[in-house]
Amino acid sequence: MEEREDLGAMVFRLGRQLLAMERPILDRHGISMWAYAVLTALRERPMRTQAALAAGIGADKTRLIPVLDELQKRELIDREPDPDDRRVRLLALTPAGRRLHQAVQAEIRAAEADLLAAFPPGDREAFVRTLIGLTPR
Amino acid sequence: MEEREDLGAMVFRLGRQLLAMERPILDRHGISMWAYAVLTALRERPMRTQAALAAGIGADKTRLIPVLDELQKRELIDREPDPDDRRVRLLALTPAGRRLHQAVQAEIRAAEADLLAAFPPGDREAFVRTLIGLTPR
DNA sequence: CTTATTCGTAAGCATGCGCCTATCATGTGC
DNA sequence: GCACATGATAGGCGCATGCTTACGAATAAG
Repeated sequence: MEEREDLGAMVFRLGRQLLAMERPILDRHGISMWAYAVLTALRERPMRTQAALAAGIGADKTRLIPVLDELQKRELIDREPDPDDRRVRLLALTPAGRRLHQAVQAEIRAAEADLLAAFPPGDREAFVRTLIGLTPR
Repeated sequence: MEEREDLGAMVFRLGRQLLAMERPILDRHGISMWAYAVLTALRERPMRTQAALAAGIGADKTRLIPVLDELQKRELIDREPDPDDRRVRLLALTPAGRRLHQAVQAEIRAAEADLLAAFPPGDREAFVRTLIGLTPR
C-alpha cells in the first residue's frame, strides 16, 4: 500500500482549506458559517422546530438562537409561532434569504470546482460519490 | 449534476466522524490527538526545532510544549539540546514511542478500512488518491 | 563588543463551542 | 384540574484554541 497519512489528518487539513476558501465568500456577504448552514438547511425544506434544525446541522440548540435572531433581523428568514402549537417557531427562508443563499452557494461551488479541476473526471466523481456515501444524514 | 451538500459540510461531518472513531483508540492508549500528531510527524523524520514541528502539524508553538513535556515524561520522545546550537531541542521518537505509534496507527488504519469497506475498490482508491492530492504538505 | 535575532518557555487574554441548568409558555395525558 | 413533557430562551461553566507579550538563553551580524 501507499505511504500515506491517516484519513483523519488529511480530512481535517482539507476541512481547514475549505474553510479558508469559504470564509472570504461568506465575509463578502456578511454571513457567518452557522448562518449559512441554517440557510442551507432551510432551503432544502422549512423546519418545524429550532431543535430539529440544530440537530440537523450539528449545532447546539442554545447557540443557534443568536444566529436566528440575526437572520430574522436581516429578514432572511421567517420565524413565526406555529398557530397549531404556539410553543414552536416555524422557520422558513424569505425570498431574500433564498437569493442570498443561492448567490453564496454558487460562489462556493465555483471555488470547489476550481479545487477539483486538477483531477481526472473519474477521480473527481468517485471522490464526491464516496464522500456522499461516507456522510449520511 | 447531483443534488448534494457543499464539500465543506461533508468534509467537516466526515472529520467529526473520524474523530469520534479515533478517540476511543487514542483513549485506550492514553494519548491525546495532538500527542499522536507529534508521534506521527516524528516517525516520518526527527525534527530539529519545535517550531518546525508545530508548523508541520498546524499547531501553535506555545501550545505544543505541554504535549512534548508529557511525551518526554512518558519516555516516548527524546528531547535533547543540540550540541551545535544549544538553543534548539532535537526531537526524536524513542523505541517505545515508535512502538506506541505503530500500535495506534494500526488500529486507526483498521478502523478506516472498515469505514471504506462498503465502497467499490475503484472508488476507494480514487477517494484516497484525490484526498492525498488535495492535501499537500 | 554591541546589537539584533532565534528558540524555547511561561503567562495572559479573547473567542467559540459543548454542556448543563433554570425559567417561562404551551400542550398532553391521567 | 393537575402533573408531566416539550420548545424557546438565557445564563453560566469549563475546555481547547489562536494570538500576543515577555523573558532568558544562545547565536549571528555589524
